[in-house]
Amino acid sequence: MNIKEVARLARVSTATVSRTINGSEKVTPETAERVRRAIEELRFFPNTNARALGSGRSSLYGLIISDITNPFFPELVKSFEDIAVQYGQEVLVANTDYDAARMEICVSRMLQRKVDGVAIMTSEMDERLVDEFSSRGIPLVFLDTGILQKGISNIVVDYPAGIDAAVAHLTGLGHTSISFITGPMRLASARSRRRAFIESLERNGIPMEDSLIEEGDHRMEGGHHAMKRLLEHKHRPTAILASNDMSAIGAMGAISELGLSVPVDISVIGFDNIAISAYTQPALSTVSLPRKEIARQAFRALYDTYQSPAPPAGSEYTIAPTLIIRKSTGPAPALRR
Amino acid sequence: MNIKEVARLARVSTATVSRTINGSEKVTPETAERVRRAIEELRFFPNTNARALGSGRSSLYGLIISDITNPFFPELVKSFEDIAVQYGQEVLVANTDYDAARMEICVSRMLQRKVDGVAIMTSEMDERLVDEFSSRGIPLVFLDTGILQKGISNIVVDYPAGIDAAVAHLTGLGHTSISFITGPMRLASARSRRRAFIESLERNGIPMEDSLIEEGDHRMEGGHHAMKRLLEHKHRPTAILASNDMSAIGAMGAISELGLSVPVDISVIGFDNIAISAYTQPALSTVSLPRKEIARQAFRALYDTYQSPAPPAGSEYTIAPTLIIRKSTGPAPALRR
DNA sequence: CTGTTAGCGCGTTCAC
DNA sequence: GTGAACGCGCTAACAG
Repeated sequence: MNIKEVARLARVSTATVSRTINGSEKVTPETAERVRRAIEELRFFPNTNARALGSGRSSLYGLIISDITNPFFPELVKSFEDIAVQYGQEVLVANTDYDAARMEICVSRMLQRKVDGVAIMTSEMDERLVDEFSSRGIPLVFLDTGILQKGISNIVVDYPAGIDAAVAHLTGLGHTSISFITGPMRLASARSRRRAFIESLERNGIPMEDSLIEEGDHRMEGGHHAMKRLLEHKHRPTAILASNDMSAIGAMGAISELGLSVPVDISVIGFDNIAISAYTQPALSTVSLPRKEIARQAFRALYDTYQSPAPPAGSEYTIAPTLIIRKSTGPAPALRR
Repeated sequence: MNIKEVARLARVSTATVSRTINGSEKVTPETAERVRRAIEELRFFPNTNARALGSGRSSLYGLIISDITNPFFPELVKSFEDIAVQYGQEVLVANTDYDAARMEICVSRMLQRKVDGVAIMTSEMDERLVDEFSSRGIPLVFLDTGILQKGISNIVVDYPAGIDAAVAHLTGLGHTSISFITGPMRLASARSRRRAFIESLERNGIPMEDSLIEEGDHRMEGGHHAMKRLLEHKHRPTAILASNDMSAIGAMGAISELGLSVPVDISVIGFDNIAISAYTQPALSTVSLPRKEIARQAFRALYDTYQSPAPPAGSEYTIAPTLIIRKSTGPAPALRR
């Protein structure tokens, strides 16, 4: 089943079939209708591979994420796809599993499929791989990674603002001993969040100590372990800020396992605002990272770059996270007496 | 950049380049090495589209799911992809969002990309669409949907066994008033679970009443609402079985919102065993639906069918869920005095 | 407005 | 073992 058979049945040339499929203006409504009926009758579906080959554009955008198992990402994927579909494009999703070797595979998949652009929502990516794309003129957009070259856009999350809001909320509740559970330190985004935390402490006049910080892995398990270590310190913190919601959820588990209560004994704040955080017990206070907006900006950055005849130098968008207060934060224990 | 340039640099024909790429035996190790170096030097990546066009096989499998936002699915997607990669295949994921119109779009995407097979992990799919695939000889595998034709395989989950284990666990704890939160009734899988529940009640000698069952939507929100309705009944149930973990999590939220406690006042059991269920407060007892096994069976069904010259009639695999007891279930309140 | 035709990049016969 | 040549299904440029 191919365009030729459709052409024969509709008594036109293959070019005309192609034109009607692609919505070209220069086809008489009547012939277009005849073609459409033929397509219908034969239940014909144009071969995407042939299309891409012929036209030189795949109408495919790559989306690289690090862990599809972290609810943050499916929500991002969904938003990205929704927008892409609106623009008649498709999405190829690939996860790196936080692994450099898999990242390499992801990149080669993208290259082989001749994607029209790639959104890299994992912060780790070595320059050699970036080059593979930019040397081929493939637009790129990063989340949080500060590279700015021709054809490379960047989405910058204002971590300081988000973390500051969280810290201010806690200090306002009387907390002076605030700990932080980081993500994996090899991730730039995790390092950014950590840095924002340290700086925020300073701004709030709270002395920073290394013992305040424990490393997690952006998963529940890592948050759980980090929290356990934190609870072993002589001076138990009264509040925890986690680098993402998954870590916070793991931390809350550890807290209640030790017979302590959130928020009575310890307050917890997450980061991301994944859907499930509204349903934890207690509901998690968190800093919201708006996925829809990130997805929209990322897609537009790629789309605009690819469309424009002279690719712009690469643009930068800023995302402002916002604090969402739920039930996992409360007054510092000392104030409760 | 194409195979021709590689051929020129390696001083061979394009055919030889093609052969070495595809690991053909009949290439002298020396020439193969030369070709490989040329590929490396030019950073050449074979064009997937051209490959698929020429060879007639896309090495692509479709995976249709209903809601990527439900953690059950990402875990399934991941397992499926891992296996596919092992076999040198790729995966095209599409979600229907429980929507018939989107299902239609998913199907046409699959058809246009000329996938070598499709795993349909959504239970709803009308026969006309099934026909689009089978008339083209594309292998299909369903989860839970009992169609058995040439080239169509089926993965059957033994719901009765899983639900029975859960109900037995509850009756063993003294519960006699057990409610059920269903999934959306238009889903076959949700209906299967509901039926299994009703039959299990009978087997356990518990009278079935309509007021015992409330409909959710397989999301937290639906579980939340369903639970609220359940709590308004005069005879409050002492135990809840939910059609999936997301519903159970929503239900637990509703319970604690009303000042009740799990498992002291009400026991809750979920279904699926998504990763997060181990980290809820209290940790959720649930019936585990092994994603890895489902993914493996699904992939093998497609792969074997596609490989074999004479497609088998379609096979059937059974998956046995297992009960996992955590902290959300306890003795019925009456027994506590 | 429509038809003809030459590729797109690769796999795959065939000869050699 | 290797090369030349055709075809996969479609788009795009050019005629008409």
